Amino acid sequence: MATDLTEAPFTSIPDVFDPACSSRHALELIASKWAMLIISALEEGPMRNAALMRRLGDVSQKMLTQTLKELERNGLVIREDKKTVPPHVEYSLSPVGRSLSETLLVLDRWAETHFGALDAARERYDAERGK
Amino acid sequence: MATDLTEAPFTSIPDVFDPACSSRHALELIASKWAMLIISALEEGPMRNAALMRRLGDVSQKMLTQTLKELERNGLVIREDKKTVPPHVEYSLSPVGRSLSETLLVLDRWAETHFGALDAARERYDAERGK
DNA sequence: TTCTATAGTTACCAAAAGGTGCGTAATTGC
DNA sequence: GCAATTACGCACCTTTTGGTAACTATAGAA
Repeated sequence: MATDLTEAPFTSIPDVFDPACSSRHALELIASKWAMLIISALEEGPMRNAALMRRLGDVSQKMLTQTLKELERNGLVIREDKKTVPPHVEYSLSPVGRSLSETLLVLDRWAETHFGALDAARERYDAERGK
Repeated sequence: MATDLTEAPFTSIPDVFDPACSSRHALELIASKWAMLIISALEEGPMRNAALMRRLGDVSQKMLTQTLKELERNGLVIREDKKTVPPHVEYSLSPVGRSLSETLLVLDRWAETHFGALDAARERYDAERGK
């Protein structure tokens, strides 16, 4: 019997360009300002809610909680609730999360290195076309 | 006269965690599903509008144009209009864009490598707590 | 007794991202 | 003359993201 070429092969090579591939969902999860910054921040060590808020500078409580929950759900972040009163909750990177943070730090450094070029290009662009 | 410590120093070290720092804006620009995929795709060589749509799989014409314009505005992508009819427009990476694509490809490979772990963690998480 | 501290949750609202469909220009092939 | 082609722009609508403010629990300090 002939191979059915109309269907995807049983095992296919993961491809972020394939909208149906699960790796695409993984990419979408981290393609977010807050997710990137949180993971980068946690690379410096475990942190509590208030410390993360201070580190990120302008995140709202809501977005922080929301993003942390998604990262925990996907196994990138570990949440440890010490179950005390007042509450004491610590967030840290899982091993998978740590494997990601290395790359994200490279991205951070890219931004810190090249933002000047972007600023200049933007100014030139806006000056030429009608502001 | 004493140094005014209430204001940022004249030249400060760029920091993506500082909401006021321009490098933070640079990070936000690329912290987007479409921006990431477009830059990764263009790493394979210059492409026309239709080719990019095919490569990204499920991007709408509107989002593709919109994102390309922002990337061009910030100097990451070069747009070459051959001014023919029917139109022929080619998009390619600028040198700065190419310096970014290297890191983004590492991110793509991370997603393609670890998506299984994320899937498993998500399933576990959803199984434990109320679905 | 009342106030403070911590890490949330919820409801409500505003803004941004994103999708769909329609219109457009002018040359080439039929 | 007519249709197809290509890379959009624009208007309208829905969905997602994000912000604000009010509320929760309870030990310990004042």
